[in-house]
Amino acid sequence: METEDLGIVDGLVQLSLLVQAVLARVAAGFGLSVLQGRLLGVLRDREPTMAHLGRLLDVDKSSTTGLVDRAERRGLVGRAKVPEDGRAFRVVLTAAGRQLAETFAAEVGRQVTALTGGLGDTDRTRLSWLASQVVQRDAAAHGVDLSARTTTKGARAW
Amino acid sequence: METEDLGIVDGLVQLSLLVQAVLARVAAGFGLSVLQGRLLGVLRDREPTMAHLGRLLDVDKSSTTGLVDRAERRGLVGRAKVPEDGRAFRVVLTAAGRQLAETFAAEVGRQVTALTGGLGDTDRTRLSWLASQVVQRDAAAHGVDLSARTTTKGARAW
DNA sequence: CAAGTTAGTTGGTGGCACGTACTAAACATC
DNA sequence: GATGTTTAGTACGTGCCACCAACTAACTTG
Repeated sequence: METEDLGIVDGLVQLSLLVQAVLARVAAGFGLSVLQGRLLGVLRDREPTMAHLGRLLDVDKSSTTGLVDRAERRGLVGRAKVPEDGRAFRVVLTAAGRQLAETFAAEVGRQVTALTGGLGDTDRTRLSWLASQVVQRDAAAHGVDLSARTTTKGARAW
Repeated sequence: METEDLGIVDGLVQLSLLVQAVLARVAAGFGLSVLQGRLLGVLRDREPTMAHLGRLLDVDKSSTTGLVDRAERRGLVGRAKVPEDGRAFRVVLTAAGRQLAETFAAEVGRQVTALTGGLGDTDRTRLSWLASQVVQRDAAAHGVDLSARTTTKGARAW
């Protein structure tokens, strides 16, 4: 296959569009939006408050309300009172939500992996490492709290 | 810096989110949405019909109408009659649209490049090549028409 | 010419971003 | 312990976008 190097900018932009398109397609298959899918993904190993959730997904406070509202209406998540603070909630997966979250994540895994199907193992490993490198350097530079996970290993920051 | 390999799935997903966040931030700085930014990017070297534009951006027919409507209202694009077909239009950049398109693209270039600022030249080159590889293999597999560009080199498929 | 296809628009519903304004709980300080 | 400030979350409005179904007009084909 004759390939052209798109350059770092177009290469990354187009790759991101490709991945997002996969996410959108898979999510739509489950009747979800991309953001709702990310919500489920994030909640697999966390029970954040609304504010913390907003930071994790990088969405506005008021958007978080709407997002959780819609997910709650579908029976995927619930709002749990937190005893130490009468204002705050913890957003938690329901049983149905957890089920859907795992199924969805598995399918995303399959399809994203399939994207790299044309690469050899060495190249795929390299790509994985490079992507991780970029993501984590940015996180370190612009400060992301990876804290407040209930599990300490296998960070799924989605 | 101690980094963890996120794996190919989380690595690619998070990288795509990072790139999209940059696009959104830059676009917002110009009062644009991501899609409007992509519209301008695509139109830099093409004058597609509505249907072709929809394929390029991977959006619905009806969404294309709205997108072009809003851009036209802002004076960024125009609809030009095509003599061979009384139904079709070509979507073309106005002077203001072209100006904004170039400025926007330059800023995206800067900021996306900055994302890879922590990588050495070798790694950045590798990442660029790998991303191109994935994108083009997918395009070949799922069929994208790279035709109908007015320029034959330097494909900017955005 | 009649029938079918293609280009594009319209309208409705749901989802999301963003900003402003708002309530209520927590905190801080004297 | 009443006061003022900060913080958590909601409500509301506008604009943008996805998706679908229905529609008009123009092109194509038998």
